[in-house]
Amino acid sequence: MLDMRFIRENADLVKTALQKRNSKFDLDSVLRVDDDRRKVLGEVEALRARQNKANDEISALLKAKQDPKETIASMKEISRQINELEGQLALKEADLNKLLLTIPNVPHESVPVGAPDKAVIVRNWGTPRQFDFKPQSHVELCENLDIVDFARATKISGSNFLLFKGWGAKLERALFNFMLDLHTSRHGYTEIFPPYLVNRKTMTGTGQLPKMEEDMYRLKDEDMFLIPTAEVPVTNIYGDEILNEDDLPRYLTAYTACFRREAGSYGKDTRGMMRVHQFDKVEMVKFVKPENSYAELETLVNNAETVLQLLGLPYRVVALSSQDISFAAAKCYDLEAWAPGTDKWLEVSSCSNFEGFQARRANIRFRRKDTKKVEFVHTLNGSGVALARTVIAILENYQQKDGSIIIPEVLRRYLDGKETIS
RNA sequence: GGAGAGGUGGCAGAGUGGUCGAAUGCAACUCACUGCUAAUGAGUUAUCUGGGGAAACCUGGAUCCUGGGUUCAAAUCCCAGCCUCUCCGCCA
Repeated sequence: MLDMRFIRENADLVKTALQKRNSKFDLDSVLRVDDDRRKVLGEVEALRARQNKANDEISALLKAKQDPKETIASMKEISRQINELEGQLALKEADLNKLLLTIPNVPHESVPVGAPDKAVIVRNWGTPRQFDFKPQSHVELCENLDIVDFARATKISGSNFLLFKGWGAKLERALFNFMLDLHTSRHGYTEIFPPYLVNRKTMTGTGQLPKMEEDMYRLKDEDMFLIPTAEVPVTNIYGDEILNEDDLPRYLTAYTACFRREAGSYGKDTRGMMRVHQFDKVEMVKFVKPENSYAELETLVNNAETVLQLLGLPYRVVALSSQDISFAAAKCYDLEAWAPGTDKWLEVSSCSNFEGFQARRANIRFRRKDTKKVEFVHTLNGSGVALARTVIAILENYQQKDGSIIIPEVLRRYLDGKETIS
């Protein structure tokens, strides 16, 4: 969320940001509620000051063995007023907070302004392979190789679930092991294995709530949610904490399953494994000092790119436009891997800088060494990378004419040295 | 799931209605003393928020798990929730 004071002092800037996002959010209503709130707060505080003073007087009288009856009587009315005003104040604060939680982040000045088609392709890596046969889609490949059982996944869970089988299951496991090993041994990340169920506060901290409640799986008997990404538990690890300046930057990586209802996306990517309710992902999360966060975003993207490069998958890096970046993000790059069988670029990673937006919600701060002042950290995260779609890219890129798959070299040591799946 | 105990500052721990943002100890920092270290002495050290000031700083309000309640007044009393610990039950 944005700082109310910042909004108050930079109302025009925030309004421009909302326009860039094509948001219809009415900022003036926030400013009004804030004004009201501050007025009442001032009154409450003045009355409280009187009350505190009277308390001292009563204490002094008692100590002097005098009767404080009169002072007590005179404070009854003040007390009643305080009570009433505090009730009003609580309502206004609740209103304001509710509104603040629904204001999206301000896009960074480098973000292309406009609709999703204003996204900028920053760079390409690799050359799409030329086939001397018609490449199959991953769905055909999976069925023929018997490595994903779509029908039985639907039987036991429902549509858009996956059941990996045999070498398919092993490939999945090989991939996230490879990615975790890469990030921990070469990129300086510490591995985390977090809970998959989190509470409401945690979901609010990273910005999924209150806006996205419909998109998440929620328990019936407890106010808990299945995580849609490891970003949620991992970013909140330092919630309500003050870190030392020396603790920064801090890099964490985690493999988790990710759960998404994908409500409202019926009809989109229904076939195969493009859009499923449960998928595996290795996530990278960074906690950094504000002055470094944009440089850190670039290395974060590079870390994700390394995964695709080592897998030998052609991809492109896309800087998303102001209407396409997520609610909490100030800037976001997507990595899209080429899938020749499906004939599409697939989003396999999303790397974002949230600046202080999540840190303010989750209350993640650090103390400057020289000034001893406490500040919000900047948080970033990026997929490194999302699995189901990466599996699609691997299968479709590495397929042979006979329908077998050559296993990328970096994965072979995780697959008993196997070279092909056939 | 049942029974009991408890949640106070960076940590430990006192405080059962008013002089308590909170004793004391530890840790950290500053200064003094001292070849160095250690020891000793003096001092400083929570967070949020409003106002004044160029700034050091001065000043109002809030915060003793969270939310309600009682009261002129709550860390302290009452209720609910969350969490932790001990014992019992269940369990991979």
